[in-house]
Amino acid sequence: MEEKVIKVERNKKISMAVVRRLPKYYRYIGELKSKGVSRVSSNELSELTGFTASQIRQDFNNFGGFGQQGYGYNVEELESNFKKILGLNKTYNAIVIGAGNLGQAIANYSNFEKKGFKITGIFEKNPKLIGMKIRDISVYDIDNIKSFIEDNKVDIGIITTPKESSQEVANILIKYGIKAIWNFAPLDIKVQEDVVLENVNLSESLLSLSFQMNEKLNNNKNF
Amino acid sequence: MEEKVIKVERNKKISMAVVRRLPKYYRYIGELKSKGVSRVSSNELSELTGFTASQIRQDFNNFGGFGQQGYGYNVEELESNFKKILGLNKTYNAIVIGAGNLGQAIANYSNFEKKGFKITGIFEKNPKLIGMKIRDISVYDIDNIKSFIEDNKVDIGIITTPKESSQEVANILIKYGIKAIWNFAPLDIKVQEDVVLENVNLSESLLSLSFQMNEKLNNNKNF
DNA sequence: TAGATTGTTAATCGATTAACAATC
DNA sequence: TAGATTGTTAATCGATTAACAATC
Repeated sequence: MEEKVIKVERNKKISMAVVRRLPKYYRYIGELKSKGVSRVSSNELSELTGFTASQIRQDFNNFGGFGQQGYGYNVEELESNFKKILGLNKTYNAIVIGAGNLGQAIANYSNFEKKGFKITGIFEKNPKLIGMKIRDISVYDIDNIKSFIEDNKVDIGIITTPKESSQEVANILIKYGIKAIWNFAPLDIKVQEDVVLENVNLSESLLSLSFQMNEKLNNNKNF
Repeated sequence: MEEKVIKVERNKKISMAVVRRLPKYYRYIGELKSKGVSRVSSNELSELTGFTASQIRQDFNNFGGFGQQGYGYNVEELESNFKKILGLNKTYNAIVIGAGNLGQAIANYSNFEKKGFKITGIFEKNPKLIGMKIRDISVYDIDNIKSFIEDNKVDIGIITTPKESSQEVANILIKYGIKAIWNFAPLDIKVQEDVVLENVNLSESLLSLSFQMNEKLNNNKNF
């Protein structure tokens, strides 16, 4: 009942600036909870996260106020609200496409499973890798991807192929109905409107690190 | 001589919004160059990158105008300018701390080396991994990190340890003079002002993907 | 020269911060 | 009740977009 109210209130679009902060809120709230802290103010959260208290209150109020004047926020309540907001009250099945080093690293990283993201298969073109197992996850022939997606619920496609084949892989995933893509190929994949795409471009991250190093050097030279 | 002019002009702080776009410019310019395209307009770059032509011209002019009215931008010239801006006219030595799956994946990824980032060593606590080789890169005992940094020029520390030890590792790196950290531990590392820090938080990336999936679902439900 | 396209200023838009009434 | 802290409106700041003179 109350749930419905929240959903109705929530028709405003959440800006990407806010979206990028949400996981961090969830992380710090989780830490507080596991420390047994029961209440927290926007000021205390500000110290933890580095965001201003004002911004935190603004952000939270995008999802309906879950604080209390004079008291702050109840940590347990915050935690369960953010869990729902981030969609972590469900589980998701994911497949990895590309069984190279990065694909293997992701499949091996058990923390995702703890959060509810289960990797159910890895798909690969290279016959040397097909048949391998990573933890208990099998590496299948990429040619079997269609039937796998048809026979199993797959929510998320994780692309760790070389950039040459990544767009093609994305097209296949989308064609068979996958609505969310986590892309690690260093390339801008094109997807239709109703597909959610999250890019992790390690190359771009490294280059921006490089830029910032040099920027710092140049600035110091001038003084 | 002209170089000096550019440096003098460049005292204005470049906002992170711009910094995040720079690697993408460099990538698309590189693609144009390798296709043999010799000139490009801000409008054409807009179609490639998805940024507006106006924004592109604004961004470029942070670094001094390298275009020509009525003509556009010379691709070769753009490429060499961005190479310098991103600090890619030098090479960098990097070490990886943490020889787990992610650390191995990064050490294995030869594309970084092609851009001038050479990984010269991997450091690890787990004795089972010490002594291993990834490509030609040795996995050393973490206890040797001090002498390694003292004996070798190390520009970048890449942290792929579990989050429990990542801050401690960062402190050590900084103590021995490393000025740039590429952090993959899912945690907010604290560094002093003069150290450049670039975070890649895969967990946060996955949670924001999850949020966006659910947001889409909720919005559709309401109509 | 005429046409094209930059560099740059001005206008707009959106996100962050400040302020404070509401209220626990 | 008095003190604390939210939720929310208003002010500010910064980033993006529009417009156009400069000029190749």
